[in-house]
Amino acid sequence: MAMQRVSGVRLNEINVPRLFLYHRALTALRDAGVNVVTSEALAEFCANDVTPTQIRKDLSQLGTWGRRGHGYEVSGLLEMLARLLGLDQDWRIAIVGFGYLGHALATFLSYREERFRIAALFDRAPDVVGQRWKDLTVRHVDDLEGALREQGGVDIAVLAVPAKAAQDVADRVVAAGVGAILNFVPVALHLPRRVFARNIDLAGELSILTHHLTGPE
Amino acid sequence: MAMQRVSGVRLNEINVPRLFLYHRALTALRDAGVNVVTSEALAEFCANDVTPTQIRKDLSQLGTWGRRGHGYEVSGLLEMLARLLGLDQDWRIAIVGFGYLGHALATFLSYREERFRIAALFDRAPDVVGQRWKDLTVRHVDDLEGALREQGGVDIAVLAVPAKAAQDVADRVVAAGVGAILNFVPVALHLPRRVFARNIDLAGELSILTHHLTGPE
DNA sequence: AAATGTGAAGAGGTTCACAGCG
DNA sequence: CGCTGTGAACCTCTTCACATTT
Repeated sequence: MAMQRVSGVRLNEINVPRLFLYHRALTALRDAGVNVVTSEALAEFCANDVTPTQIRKDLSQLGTWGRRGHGYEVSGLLEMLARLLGLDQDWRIAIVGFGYLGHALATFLSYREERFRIAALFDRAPDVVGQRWKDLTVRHVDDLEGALREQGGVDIAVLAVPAKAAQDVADRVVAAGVGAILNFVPVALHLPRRVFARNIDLAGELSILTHHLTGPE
Repeated sequence: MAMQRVSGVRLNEINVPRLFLYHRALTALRDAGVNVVTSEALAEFCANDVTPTQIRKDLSQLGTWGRRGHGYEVSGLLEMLARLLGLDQDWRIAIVGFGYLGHALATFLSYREERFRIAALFDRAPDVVGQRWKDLTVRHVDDLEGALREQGGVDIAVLAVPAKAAQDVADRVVAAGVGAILNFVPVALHLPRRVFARNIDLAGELSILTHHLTGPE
């Protein structure tokens, strides 16, 4: 009988991205009509240097989801990972800074129907505030607290504002009760411990590439 | 006498992002008129959980750049890091997929003057091809090889196209001689070993946040 | 027979504690 | 004395090899 664990698993943190890879691969496999998959086949499908052993190790930390001599049932594993990653529920997202990047993220996230709901848009520029996007209107950043309160708050804030505005905006979304931040601004945000943040540093990513291109000289 | 190493340092890979953080912090310090900085002060400035010990360890791998009892000379360290990361030279970048995301990246990169030159733009949509952006014209993806050849090629390709087009585009930029790829498309690209790639997975990043928000249940 | 689950070994990166130098 | 540079201990994640189960 399968051991259905997965309650409050405090994962190794570092392999959460990998679990998401598995989730994506399994989704594709399910849509292709595959019912059972081995760790070897799944690793092949994930490509990016994932090994069968690693998959088994990762999954075994979450309980017993495979059948020896057989493989993993796609649907059950998928459901478990979705619950673990929080992808089985809707999340309300506010995008602060509705320039090209903010716009791109809004479009991208609403396009890929993945339970991420754009719930509020903010900017500071006069010609952007008031703009409509789908059924939303871009509000002024100065109204952030009020606008969020009057519509029930959001779970996640995406920051795509100029560097000098970032800490102020961060403080305010935190005060408004946001639980997590996806930060595209290349500054080190000071946040209370309870707020979880991921930083995406585009210039940093490029410089990793240029470092490699520079090569061994 | 300072040991001026830094030739073909094959770094630990994993700490390249951290070296870039140092570079950014040192740039800010230099602009603020600071000449000398200790590992402790630099760590404070970098925030993000960087420790003084880690900074010293990282830097010592690159030679002797500090003075005991004194600290590190900002300008010398900055110059060394810039050279190491390849930030002391210009890089030509092609953006493939000129939707909101491609547009955002072009704007972002050209705005922050960091030696990244947008050298070519590609798309497939009829209403985007032919569009002008600064002194560039968006070319059709089908002309990719020719367009790149006729203007000397590029060093880095940024992929911001639909998932199903990604592998094809990747194959073609590689054939056109690109040395590195910044990939925003959530697919596992198959690339020759000589091409270095970084993947930025926006949905993946968000799911890390939602995992944390789901918390210990 | 086939493929998972896992203790043990290994590798890699971080932290410690202090020696070394200016 | 102050701060860097660094071997050693430590810790965490990965890989191996094989016992285990269907």
